[in-house]
Amino acid sequence: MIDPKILRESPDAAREGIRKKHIDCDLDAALKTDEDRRKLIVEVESLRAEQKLANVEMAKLPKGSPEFLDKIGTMKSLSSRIKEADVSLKELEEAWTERYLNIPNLPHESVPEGKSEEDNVEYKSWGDIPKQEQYHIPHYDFDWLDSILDFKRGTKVTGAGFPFFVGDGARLARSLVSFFLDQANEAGIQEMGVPYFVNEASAMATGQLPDKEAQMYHVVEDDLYAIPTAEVPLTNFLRDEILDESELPLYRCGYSACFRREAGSYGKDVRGLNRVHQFDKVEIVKWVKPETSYDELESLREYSESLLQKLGLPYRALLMCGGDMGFSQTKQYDLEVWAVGQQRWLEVSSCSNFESFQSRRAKIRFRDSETGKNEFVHTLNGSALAIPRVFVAILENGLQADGSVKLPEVLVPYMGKDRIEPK
RNA sequence: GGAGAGAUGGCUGAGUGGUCGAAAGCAACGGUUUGCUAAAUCGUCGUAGGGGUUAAACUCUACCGCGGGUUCGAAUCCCGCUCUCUCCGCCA
Repeated sequence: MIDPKILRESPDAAREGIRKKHIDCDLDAALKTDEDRRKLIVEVESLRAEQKLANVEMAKLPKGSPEFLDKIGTMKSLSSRIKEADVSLKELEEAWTERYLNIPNLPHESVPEGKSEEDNVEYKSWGDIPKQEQYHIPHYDFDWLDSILDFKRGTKVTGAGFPFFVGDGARLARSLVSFFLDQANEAGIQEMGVPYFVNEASAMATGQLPDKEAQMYHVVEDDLYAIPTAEVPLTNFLRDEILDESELPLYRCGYSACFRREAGSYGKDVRGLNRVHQFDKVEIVKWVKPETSYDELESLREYSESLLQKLGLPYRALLMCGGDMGFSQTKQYDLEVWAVGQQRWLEVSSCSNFESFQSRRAKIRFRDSETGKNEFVHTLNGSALAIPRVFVAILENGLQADGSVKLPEVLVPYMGKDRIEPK
């Protein structure tokens, strides 16, 4: 949620931001509701003040005295007036909340204009794109794929998009998780194990609800949501808490399985491991002081990039345009790795600044020593990294003439060998 | 899953219908005083949302786990829920 005061005081800037994000939302209706709401608050509160004052007087009167009984009569009508006003206020508050939850976060000035992914700006690229004459075999066409990934049985056991990782495949996935966590540890980012299910309040705080409800698996019986990313439990770890200024900046990372319904996806996007319903990911979350959050975003991106560099995978960093970034983000970089076999870029990381959009919903604050007031922290998060697509890039880019896959140097200690042989 | 007990401010803990936003103690912060690693003493000491102001001052309202209800009036009475603790059951 955006600071309602900012919307009230500079609606034009907000309008401009919403336009840049190409999101349909009625700001004027929200502002009107806000105005009505505040008017009614004043009314209700002054009625209550009157009631309170009368109560003090009544407390002094002897019970059952004529004055007392008389007072009860007048107070009764006041009481019912308050109740009526309360009901309309409640309705207004609900409308207000709904309207305000549907206002996106405003993009930072450095965010490029644009409607769709075609307008994203290539911010940086690294590594050599392998030449055309190499073997262009998409991983899903490897003839020995079944020995490391079993899609068929995954479909039998659960459904499409829930593959089994087998043997070297399972070990490679686990090696990547370990490698990413070890790297984070070395960088001084504390590791967390997180719950895989969260309640409604948590899903609301990080913005999955009400916006992306259809993307989450929902356990109806217990009203819990399977996490689509470790960001959700991690960010909610400090929900409703006031932090000490000296704790900031605070960095945490967590490995988790991520569950996504991916309703509406089809075609090339979902072939092989490109898009699955359950995947592993290591996620980093930062809680920082507002004035540092954009520098923190750059260092977060650089950290995630360093992982791809160590793996020797060619990638590019995209600065997302207004229309293609998320609802809650103010600025976002995506990292895409080049998959030679498919001749396409695969997104493996997304690093974002949310400013106070999440912390306002989640009520995560710190006491500012300068103002002496509680201020909202800025939150950021970034994948470091998502496993399956890195897995894909390693397979496709590492494919050798003899059909084996040469593994990145840094993974050799984890895998106990330097290549995966066809079986 | 069953039975019982409980949930009050940073903490401990009073408060069973009316000046209770809430006693008292501890902790914290500021001052004074004495001065050997501290004591005494005075004061301050929750959060949020309105109104107001250039900004303050000032002022109003809400909040005693959460949501309803009763009442002129609820921390206090009633109902539902959540969580914690103890016992029983089950279980990796």
